[in-house]
Amino acid sequence: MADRPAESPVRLAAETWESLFRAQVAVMRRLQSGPAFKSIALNEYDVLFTLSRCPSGWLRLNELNDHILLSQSSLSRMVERLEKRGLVERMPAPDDGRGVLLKLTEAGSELQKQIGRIHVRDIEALMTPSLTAAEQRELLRLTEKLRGAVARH
Amino acid sequence: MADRPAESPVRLAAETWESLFRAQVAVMRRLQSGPAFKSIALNEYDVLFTLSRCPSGWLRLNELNDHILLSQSSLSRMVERLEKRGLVERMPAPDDGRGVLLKLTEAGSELQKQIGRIHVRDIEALMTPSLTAAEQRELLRLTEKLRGAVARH
DNA sequence: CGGATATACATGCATTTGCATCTATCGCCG
DNA sequence: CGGCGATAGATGCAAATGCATGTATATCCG
Repeated sequence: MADRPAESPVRLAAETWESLFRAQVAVMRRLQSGPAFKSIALNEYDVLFTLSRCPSGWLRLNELNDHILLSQSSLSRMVERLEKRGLVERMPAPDDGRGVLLKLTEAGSELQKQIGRIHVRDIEALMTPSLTAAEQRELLRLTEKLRGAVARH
Repeated sequence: MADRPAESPVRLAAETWESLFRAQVAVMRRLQSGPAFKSIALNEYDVLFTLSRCPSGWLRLNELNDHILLSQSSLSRMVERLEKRGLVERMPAPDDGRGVLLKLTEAGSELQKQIGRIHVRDIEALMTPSLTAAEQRELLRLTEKLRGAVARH
């Protein structure tokens, strides 16, 4: 793309992060503007999606919060709204009196699947023409590694 | 990381995007919580940063909007706030009566550099232990390619 | 040229967000 | 056991956000 001379670790790290960030912004913009997200915001879908992937069906609010880029209070209120819309169900955690467990309702699961199908196709339409399968696998590997390392304090 | 069987292109694309997205969230969380972003939000810093990288010094509002994950109206107001704080300067575009040009003020440039120094060190502290230099270069290449392909309609 | 359509940015308004703080429960340690 | 700091989540409130729309300018096309 550009001629890039030997760089300091600091500069390389900064450029890598910036590129990752901008790529995320570019893709996100496209996805958000698609028809899939008229009835529900992407953040909200993300909650439904995360819940759908949860083996037990139930997820703690604070665990959910780790996945979502929202403050604790904002997530609390967002879940409140989703509950009002009948998409998720709350229940006090049995083993922790402070905690709240979340689960998709039938309607929430339905909506997640419906949006999910479109969403996944939108993603594929963006990724496949942009990167080869091998490149995607490598990008997947690198971002998993990065996330793992960053998450692990 | 996990055993991953041969996957359909759709599934691969979806997993790659999800991983990219979650990695971005994980890194972003860490960066936002750092001490560098007490005086200014990350989005706001991003504006200052983008302006600082602009060769002519002046940038159109709509071009800026392409880089930032914000609606047009929100950006408009954010710039208004930055102007009130004395960090950026506005000027009507000479060649387009509808447009507005933006530039960092001296104070804005100062602040950008000051935050930037800390920010860049924070980034390095996250990236370098997570990925080798070669991996970072590859991640940089892949995200640039992705962004390029997505941006180009 | 002139009217129609598109683009750039601003603004009113309802919704969403985050910070600070509050309440309740948990876990630890004397 | 009992007190105390830590953690989970809720809430008041000011600020930020996005949608719809408004205004002005630009561009296209007959």
